[in-house]
Amino acid sequence: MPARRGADGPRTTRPSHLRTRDRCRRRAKPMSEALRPLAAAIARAAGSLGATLTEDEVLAALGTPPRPEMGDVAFPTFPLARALRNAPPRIAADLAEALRTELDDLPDVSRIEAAGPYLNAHLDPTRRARRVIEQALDTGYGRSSDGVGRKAGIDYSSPNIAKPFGIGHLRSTVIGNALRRLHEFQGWQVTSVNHLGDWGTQFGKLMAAFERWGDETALLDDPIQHLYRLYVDFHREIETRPELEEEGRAWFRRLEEDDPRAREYWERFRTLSLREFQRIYDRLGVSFDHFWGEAWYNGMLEPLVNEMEQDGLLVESEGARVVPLDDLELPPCLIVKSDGASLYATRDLAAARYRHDTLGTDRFLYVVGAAQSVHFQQVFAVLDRMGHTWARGLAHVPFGMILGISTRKGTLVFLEDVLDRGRDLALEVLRTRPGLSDEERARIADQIAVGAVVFADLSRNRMRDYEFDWDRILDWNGRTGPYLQYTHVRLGSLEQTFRERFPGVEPGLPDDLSCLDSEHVRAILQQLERFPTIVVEATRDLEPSQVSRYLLDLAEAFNAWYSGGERLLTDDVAASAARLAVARAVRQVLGTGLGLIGVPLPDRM
RNA sequence: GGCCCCGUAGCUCAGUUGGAUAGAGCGGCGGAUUCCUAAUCCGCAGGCCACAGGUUCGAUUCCUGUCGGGGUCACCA
Repeated sequence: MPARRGADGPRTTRPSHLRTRDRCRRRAKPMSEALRPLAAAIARAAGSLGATLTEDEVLAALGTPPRPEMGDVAFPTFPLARALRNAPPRIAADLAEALRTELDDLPDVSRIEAAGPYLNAHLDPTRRARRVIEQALDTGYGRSSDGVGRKAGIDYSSPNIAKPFGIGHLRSTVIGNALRRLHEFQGWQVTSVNHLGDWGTQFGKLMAAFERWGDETALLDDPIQHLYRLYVDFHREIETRPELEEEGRAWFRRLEEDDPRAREYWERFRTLSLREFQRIYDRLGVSFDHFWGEAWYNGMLEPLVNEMEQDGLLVESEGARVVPLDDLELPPCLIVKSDGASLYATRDLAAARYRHDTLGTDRFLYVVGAAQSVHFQQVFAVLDRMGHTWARGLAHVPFGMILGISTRKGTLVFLEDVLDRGRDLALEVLRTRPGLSDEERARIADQIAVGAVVFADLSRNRMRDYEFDWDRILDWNGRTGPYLQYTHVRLGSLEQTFRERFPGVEPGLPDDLSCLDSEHVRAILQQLERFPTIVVEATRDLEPSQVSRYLLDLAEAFNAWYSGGERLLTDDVAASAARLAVARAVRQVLGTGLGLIGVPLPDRM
């Protein structure tokens, strides 16, 4: 029933050779490049012991010790044991010895020591602080040029015309939006496409229903509500009056034959629905380059089928025309129904080709529920069979479903209701904040609601199913969107306080950073260093939740310092400036990261 | 039945190409606010990582099987 890319549904995965991961996987990014000199030194030391290790191999093997007092970087020696015919602890000790003379050439490293089978390096706190903060303060921190010169397309959201924008449509919308921003951040030129469910027999039913019971004023007052009600009522009536079924089919036939009256209905329903969707998209901060719905491809279906026919791809089966895919252990892909009509897959084939031809994309992502995995396996396989080598650049990005929002059980939840409730809850809290105008309050409350809802969805692995829960999705305590927004706001007011306290002093990095040699700051710097790697991995795995979780880790590291530790701003200008620099770096990364996953940034809370 | 996803603390989830004592939030209990926003922070309790084998110096992680939950398997989208 979910027209094109409905929200509910199951999940599957295609054969391994077509898997998303394989298609889009890029070389795993090692840890921070700043550690390269250290890695090189370790590689040399290993070489002097008789093992051959490249710089990159070492860099990739580097990890973090479980406890901070053990050091900042760890290198496990287990893999060397066989080649060196020696026990790992022995090797670690030998490496530490061999590196003793190299320490002078590694200004960032203050100490290297063996700890059992591990070789642990301690980084010089203030040098590291300066390096990390300088990098992180740059607005482009975390950017990469991986996608420069490449084009990507993303198909996401794709709701059904004349049906409410349910909470179920949230997933595709926010995941797709985050993937879009992640790709753009990596230099890709991205085109977003909203594959609206704007065609099919359900429109015939809708028209038949409107002819019978439609109400102009109700339609204009609340279009989707009215149309949805008609649709539901129509289905209920069909139970007792089966002839309505045929009436709906007749109307759809008229639509396909370009009957003016049917056409007019379609245009109206579509326009009105789109207007409502746009309101939600605006609220979410989501946009699309193209609203190419299913109907967009109508004219391309017949030529496509003819071509497939000529190429001998189609086989007759039970009156239908199909592409057999037995060799891939997939069910045959239906192209033409026995009554001559096209299907969902037909439209997707045409769409894929059209998009590739007009956009020239190197990669195209379909952010659609996991229930449609088989469908996409089929479509991709057929395109491949048609000789379209570019089909290798297509990937389905599946996600789990939201449970407990069945239409049948009457538990359908409208996204707008969720956002409204979130806004009202936020308003309650904001009431206690002084110095805010009503407009500011309203806008901020909405940003908080959006932040809560978006983040709640993006905070878990996308494949996971989850139960819809009002309290959980709008929660602002703990690891939530509002928590991050709040942290970001406080970081901002910290800078403001600094400027008020030290008028005329530009916040910058003072020469003396010794006040940053603390456990709390060390933890923050470690988080800041992770950001570029996180961005690359989240893009590689098409998993925005990695960014979400990272931002929480970063915010928690900062809050532990801010709330539990020393006072950041004191009478000491230099020390205050040094600590503010850390805060500004965190704010910069937090802001960038929240932008990537589509969480709005209130300027006050 | 075939195939796919999932199974980690009471609940919701992390767990870095396999690595040191498996982590966090919520909930529970106990603390912190004359001071930079308490939508915050600190502490305590809570685990046969579903089960059984296998590979490995080492497995929550990889392989096989079993059990449990969800999904999917041609004329809907």
